[in-house]
Amino acid sequence: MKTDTLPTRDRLIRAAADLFRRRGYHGVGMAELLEAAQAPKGSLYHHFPNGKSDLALAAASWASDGMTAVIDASFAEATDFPDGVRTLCHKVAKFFDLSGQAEGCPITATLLDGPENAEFRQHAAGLMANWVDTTTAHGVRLGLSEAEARSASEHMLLLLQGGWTVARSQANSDVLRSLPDRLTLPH
Amino acid sequence: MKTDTLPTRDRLIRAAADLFRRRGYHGVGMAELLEAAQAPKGSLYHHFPNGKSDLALAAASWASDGMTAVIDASFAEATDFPDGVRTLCHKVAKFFDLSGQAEGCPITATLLDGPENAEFRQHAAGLMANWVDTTTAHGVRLGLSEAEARSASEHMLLLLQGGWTVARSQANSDVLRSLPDRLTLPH
DNA sequence: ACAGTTTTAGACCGATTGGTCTAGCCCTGC
DNA sequence: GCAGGGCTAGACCAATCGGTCTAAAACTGT
Repeated sequence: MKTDTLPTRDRLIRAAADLFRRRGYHGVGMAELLEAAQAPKGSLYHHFPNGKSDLALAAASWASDGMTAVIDASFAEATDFPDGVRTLCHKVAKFFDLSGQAEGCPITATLLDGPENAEFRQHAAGLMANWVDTTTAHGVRLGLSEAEARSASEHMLLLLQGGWTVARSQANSDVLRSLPDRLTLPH
Repeated sequence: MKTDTLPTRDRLIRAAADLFRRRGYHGVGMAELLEAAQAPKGSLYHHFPNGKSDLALAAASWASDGMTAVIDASFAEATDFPDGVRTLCHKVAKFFDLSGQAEGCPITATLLDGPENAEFRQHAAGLMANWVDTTTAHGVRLGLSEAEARSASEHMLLLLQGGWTVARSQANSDVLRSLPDRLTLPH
């Protein structure tokens, strides 16, 4: 799926993030994953001794960082909080379209579909908390009170979570673009 | 998982709905499923000639009907729309707790995690549209305009979708109970 | 040039996957 | 009481699952 000039470890993470996001943890087999990453089995178990589960944790973290970067980029150019929300939702919608209307939330698809495992669950919760914290910080920077900013951030990310799901079922990104209008935005 | 006085077909559907909802389509194997339903393999392929996928479609429809019934029950006793939303979210939260904080949205866990299949996707979209229609009807009955009711219903179900996901990652139903406060409710 | 480490390569493994198929049980209507 | 369908029972299957392991290639510092 990507430039094969990248080190094997990174190719594995990227391929895993992409595939898990589309089909979920259990929906992706090692053969398919290694084929996509253009890597042999030995490399995977060298870089990720615990195999699939290690890789899933790493892939979720990597994808989550990507999302955090998109949040930062959206709010960096924003004049106020609602403006940032608008930009973010449209960016997410665009990525969704580029993926062929297949990708859901990178965290939940990878980790919550996985083994009924406390570690996975907590990792997912931690990453999602990061998103809230990041967004809240932007809200505060743009003049909101801490409480206002946190509440609005939580509300937006809940909608985004739902939006990803609904968009996937409809194979249509319109829901995602409609999200900003549904929020009563503090500014 | 349930009274074994039920006909085999129903036991299969119930077991499938429960398991898929917890671990997703690919996360559940036939052996486990048959064990839970206390049914032999032959019965499954008699009642559902296409096997797992047929069963998943039936299970999702059954679970979706259950949810529709909960929606109806919540709004039936409601004096206005916001009241119905409140009741519904609390009921969902209670079910979530009873399931051991494990169950997500019955539709998406069963169908969107499944094979990258147009039939599954469309079935999921159809069932979710039913929820919106049902809720919208209650809104209109309680005095809202069609447009108001539909918009509010969509917003609530998006939050519910997100709430299910977040609640699962946190193993805590508080998010679900907080949803009514996040909606700016028409009444 | 050589030794030592890191990374690649893929044959191989037992377990489990979803699915097929043949027998026969069981319940119905006669 | 017996004939015929609906349903159950589970042995059986090829394919795939995630994972282990040995051997050598590739890169490192000296």
